[in-house]
Amino acid sequence: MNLRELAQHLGLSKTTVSRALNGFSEVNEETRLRVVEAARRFNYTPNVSAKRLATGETGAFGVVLPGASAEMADPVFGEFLAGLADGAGRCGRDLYVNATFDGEEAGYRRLARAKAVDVMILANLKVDDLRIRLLSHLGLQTVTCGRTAGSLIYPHLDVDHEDGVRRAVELLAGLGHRTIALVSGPADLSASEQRMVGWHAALSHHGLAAAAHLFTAGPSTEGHGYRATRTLLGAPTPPTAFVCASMFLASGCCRAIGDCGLKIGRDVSVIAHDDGLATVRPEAFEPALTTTFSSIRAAGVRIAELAAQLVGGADPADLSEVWAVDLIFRDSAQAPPRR
Amino acid sequence: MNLRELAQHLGLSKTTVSRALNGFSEVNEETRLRVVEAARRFNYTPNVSAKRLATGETGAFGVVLPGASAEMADPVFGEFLAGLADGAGRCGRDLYVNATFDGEEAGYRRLARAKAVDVMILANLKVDDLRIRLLSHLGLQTVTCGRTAGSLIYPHLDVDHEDGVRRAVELLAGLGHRTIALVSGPADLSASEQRMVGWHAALSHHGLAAAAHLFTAGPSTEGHGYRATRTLLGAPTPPTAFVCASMFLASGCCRAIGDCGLKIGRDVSVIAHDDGLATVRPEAFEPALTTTFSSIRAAGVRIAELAAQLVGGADPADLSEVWAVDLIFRDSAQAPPRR
DNA sequence: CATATCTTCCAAACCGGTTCGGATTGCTTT
DNA sequence: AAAGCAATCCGAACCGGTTTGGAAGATATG
Repeated sequence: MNLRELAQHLGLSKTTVSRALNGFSEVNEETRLRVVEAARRFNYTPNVSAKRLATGETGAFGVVLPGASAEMADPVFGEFLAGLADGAGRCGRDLYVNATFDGEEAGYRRLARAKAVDVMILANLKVDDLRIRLLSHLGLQTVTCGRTAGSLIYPHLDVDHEDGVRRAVELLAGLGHRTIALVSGPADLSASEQRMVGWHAALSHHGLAAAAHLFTAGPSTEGHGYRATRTLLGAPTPPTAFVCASMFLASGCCRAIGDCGLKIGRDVSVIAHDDGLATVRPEAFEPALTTTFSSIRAAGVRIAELAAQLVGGADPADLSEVWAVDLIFRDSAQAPPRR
Repeated sequence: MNLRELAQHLGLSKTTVSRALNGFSEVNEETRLRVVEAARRFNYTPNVSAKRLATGETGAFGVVLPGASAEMADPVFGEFLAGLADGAGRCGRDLYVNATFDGEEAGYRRLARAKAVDVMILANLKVDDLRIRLLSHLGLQTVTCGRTAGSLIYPHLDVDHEDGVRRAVELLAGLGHRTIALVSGPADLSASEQRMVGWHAALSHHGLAAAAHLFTAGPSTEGHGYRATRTLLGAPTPPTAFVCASMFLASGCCRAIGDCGLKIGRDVSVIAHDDGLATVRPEAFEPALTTTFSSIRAAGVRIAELAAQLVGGADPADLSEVWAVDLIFRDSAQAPPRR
């Protein structure tokens, strides 16, 4: 059932039917109801390809997966993508996922030339992310998850990782900890840099040293969290508290602490950032983990909404948000042992 | 730059240019080279929307994410999706990801009516999966990752989980284990059923009992692996060997074994199924895990290829594959302790 | 009553490709 | 020389929507 057939059935023109369905004002209310009713009855859905060609809008948001990278194996990214798809669905859009064997840049160029998407979504922003410049050069509208220091203005949603770590460190310092380590994710990520800034700021605010050996960066995995923590605990002056950038790092961190014969809470404190994944819940830890929390899925949903507004002609300068994190007290952060 | 402009530049008709670029025989070789060269020089890429409208093919494969589910938080699914997108890219297709707040079925119906995709991809097949019937009823071509017992013929790629578990159990039985537990994923999954069949078959082949309390099913997470293993080890006759359906279950299983004061390999043996995720590698375990291996990413790539062949008119009956798993010996499976 | 305005609808053009049905040219056949 | 044929190319129709620029009739205004 296409538009022409539907119009014939109704004894109307394609024009009127199209306008009735798209909510234009210049069609009689009675007629509109007839049209809408008939569309429902005949199970009519506009052909997306035709709609796209006619409007120039594709109705899709694009995501490029870097081919070789293990990004998709990162459940946080997966959850973000789910949120994105969810939010896109609510706005009547879809997600166009393009994984390129020939490099991420080629993927963007191809999507741009083929006019395959309305907006590109960028996640896991690097400290100085070249992709932003590339996309703006290609004339592709972009919304990012995360932000960089650069001068370009682009719609983005970011979680305030700097403040999250700052508050975590201040909580620990307030409890009496003097040696506080930061177990962070990949060093080239903008979020990691933000965390380091927050860590430095909170430490210096309390007159504590931000010794270089107390900061580690690496993949956001259980394995790296374990190794980093083992190394840190083996140092001459081991930290009494750990701030972990993700629940996976925290898993490894906790395992390492246990393997060293220490007890979390009593001997060593841990605060982790929780992205709200259903599979790794802070309450399931023993003891339950104190966390900074921000739902990455909700961020994905919201970014899709921002992208839809961008397509709708909203001013890009108005489409940025920075979300505060929640600091949730549980049992893994306690006063350090007397010595 | 569109087709008309390109044709004008070349002094040719749209028809000829289109045919030259699409490799039709009725265009002079010399002309074709001129056209291809010009297309490259002017950076011409056909508008996907127009192409789709004209051909009726959408150039995209569809994936529907069940809205409420935590499927995307499952890194295995994420890696599968990455493989899918990768394979689709190689075939010049893209992935259309639709997450629906109003239920998975509504998502399929919408994509079908809007003719938004050429082929639907289904993963995580249930034992009796209603989606297959729905899609065939909607007239949507489908390729699945996994297979069910039903009578419908549909192109699929499946990993031979039954044989994987059978060989794992036979290895353990051959080493002398008499009590072998199966720590499996969600019970409603077809793969889980296959595993149970393999477990039963191998046990009975060795004259061993497949006691009901030695089989557990649940979410494929570290947490569930831990809890299940704790329960199993607390039983009157605890197993001396565990077969885990995923690396995450195995992580929890190993942690539980350690927490019970047992040593993997010496006291208890473990074999896990490894989907080849970069973040949880069997070599990183202590001791290194013996595994059955099959790359889920490669499966995704291949499924995209099968989907492309299906669009190309291949006979659905010829498009099914079952992949054997590799059994890789490491250190976590040893003879049981003397008693 | 003539004119202006509003409401409601439509025919036709357009988006950018693909493809059907010739048309033209040059080369073999008979 | 006429007919047959292959190689090349083109005009126009088509895919299924949206949108422009009226047109017809009803209502308001002077």
